[in-house]
Amino acid sequence: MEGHGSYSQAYRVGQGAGILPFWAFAQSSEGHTVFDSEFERNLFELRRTKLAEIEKLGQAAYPNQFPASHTVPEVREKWSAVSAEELDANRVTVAVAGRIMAIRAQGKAGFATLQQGGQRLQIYVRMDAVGEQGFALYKLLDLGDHIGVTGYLFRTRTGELTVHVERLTFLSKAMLSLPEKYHGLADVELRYRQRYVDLFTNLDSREVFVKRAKVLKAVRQFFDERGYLEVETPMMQQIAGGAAARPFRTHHNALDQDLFLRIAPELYLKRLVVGGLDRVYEINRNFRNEGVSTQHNPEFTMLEFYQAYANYHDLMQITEELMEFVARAVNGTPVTEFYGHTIDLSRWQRLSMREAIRQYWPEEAGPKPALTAFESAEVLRARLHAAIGSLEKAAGLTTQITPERLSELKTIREAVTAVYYDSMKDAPLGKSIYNLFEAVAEPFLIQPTIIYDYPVEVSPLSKAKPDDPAHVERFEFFAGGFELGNAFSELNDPVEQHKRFEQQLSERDRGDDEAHQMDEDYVRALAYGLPPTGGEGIGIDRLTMLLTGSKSIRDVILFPLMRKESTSKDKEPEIS
RNA sequence: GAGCUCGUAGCUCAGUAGGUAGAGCAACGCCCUUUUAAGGCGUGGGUCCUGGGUUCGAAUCCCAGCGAGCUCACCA
Repeated sequence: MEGHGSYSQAYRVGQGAGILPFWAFAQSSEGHTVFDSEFERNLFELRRTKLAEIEKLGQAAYPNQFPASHTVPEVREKWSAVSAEELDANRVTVAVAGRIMAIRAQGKAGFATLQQGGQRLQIYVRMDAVGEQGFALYKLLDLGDHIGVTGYLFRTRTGELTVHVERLTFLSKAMLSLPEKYHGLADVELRYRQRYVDLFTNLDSREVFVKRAKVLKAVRQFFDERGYLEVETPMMQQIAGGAAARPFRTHHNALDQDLFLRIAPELYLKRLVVGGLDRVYEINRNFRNEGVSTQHNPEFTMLEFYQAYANYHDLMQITEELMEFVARAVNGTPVTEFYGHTIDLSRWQRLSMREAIRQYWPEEAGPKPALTAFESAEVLRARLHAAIGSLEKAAGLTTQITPERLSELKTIREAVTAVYYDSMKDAPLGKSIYNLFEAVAEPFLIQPTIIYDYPVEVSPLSKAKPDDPAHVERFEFFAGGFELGNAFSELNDPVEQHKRFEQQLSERDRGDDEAHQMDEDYVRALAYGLPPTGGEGIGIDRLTMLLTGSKSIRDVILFPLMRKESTSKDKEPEIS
């Protein structure tokens, strides 16, 4: 199996490798160890001698299994409502395993709390019940150890459901000390880098990822029930298409060929619709070589789905149904709390992009653009110029404006100014409109909103509106102030598609390195005939953020990308 | 890429007229057979992120670097 390769790799001691063989931990002098301190080194040594003592008691240091009768959550579910009297009358024996998260010894007895599956169960160990050997083992246990216990359920004086242990089985030792038990692991950086610690010390964090799994499951259920086929398309592509973004580059040695990590699966999924897979969806990673922020991780999970014979009106309907369905599956309600906002994913508003600009136009920017302003670059530019002036004037009236609003206005003014200057540099009108929308409206789209009818210039893969060639049948939808997804009636005219790609190439020449590349094979696929098709992409990470009340995308990604951790040893001269 | 803030014991945090560091948890020893942020007595643990500088003296002031968070830019 392929696994062997990575196994030996993980156990090689290499420069800068964070993974070390077990025996390296024992090296107490300098050299490569994961310990920065005497404290951890000493603790590790101490725990090793404890492990040896545990073995002397007849227990395996690293046994291979424990036959539990119940999980901790199962015990809690089954007996949390059962009274002390009933438990005494009908004695229930259970075997459960878990990690010790609290331990309190009291002479010849003691309590400990086992954690498993995100839930906790108290155990009570007394010498006269487990014997001297058993109690000797108990005294060798540390916070973080895994143990299995067999015993009967009872309730303590304070009424807590507890296992009265009759047999104690050692399962695995924590060789390092756990975070502070009351606050847990609070350091954000450590929580991301050492997610394994975060997950068992901060149960809220665990809950986020449980919900994330529910999001994925609900999405699959939704599409499976509607006759979609789940597919997987290439993540290494010769042309990184389907979106506007800078790709990561890589290289295949045997083929001596440069490849891109995909920025979207879109063009492959539509090839599948050409191939007769009328309804397909894919959930997988996209990679974009862009900045990192609370809303952007270089690799992120995207859902894309395509449906033949559907247009963007159908997709709006599906989107609203899907969002409500997923929210209910994850939280039991379409309502989610997101940083002071109550967001109801069963209630959507729909606005055209031009309406949205007018509706969210800040009053400090003067009169909102007339609908006709969106038809002429010159007229729009003049309106922008005036708006910038008004915004500057408003910024001067600091006494009449709250600091928050002032800061918002500053952001808006800077964005509008950027749109204005881009327009001076002959940016296409549609691009200005789109950027203007992002400047004045997007951050304020807290409640679920569909924004439809996008300018053709920013939508190289979408189909034009039959009665309005300047706009395409495309929408994006928003909640919590950020974009969740993007959908459109797919352009299926190969001649038109070829022309759009060429327009993108000229945008590239104008300096836009995120403009789309030419994909001749995709055009050929269209030439075989793509039925009228609607397609949509939804950011799973952002949806999860919304449904878990997480403000940073890193809180919903198990191992977000971090800069390489440098230790003092790394600073010594390197070979390069 | 820019601005702001932060980096002190394994963890959570104190610590400025600049005088070579403290608490709680965790650890170690002893006591305690219904505790639950158990308790009591005692002990150990720190290149104060790194490197320079100012100073008789730097965790503290200055500069540079590294890492992180937030905001912005880019984007989804």
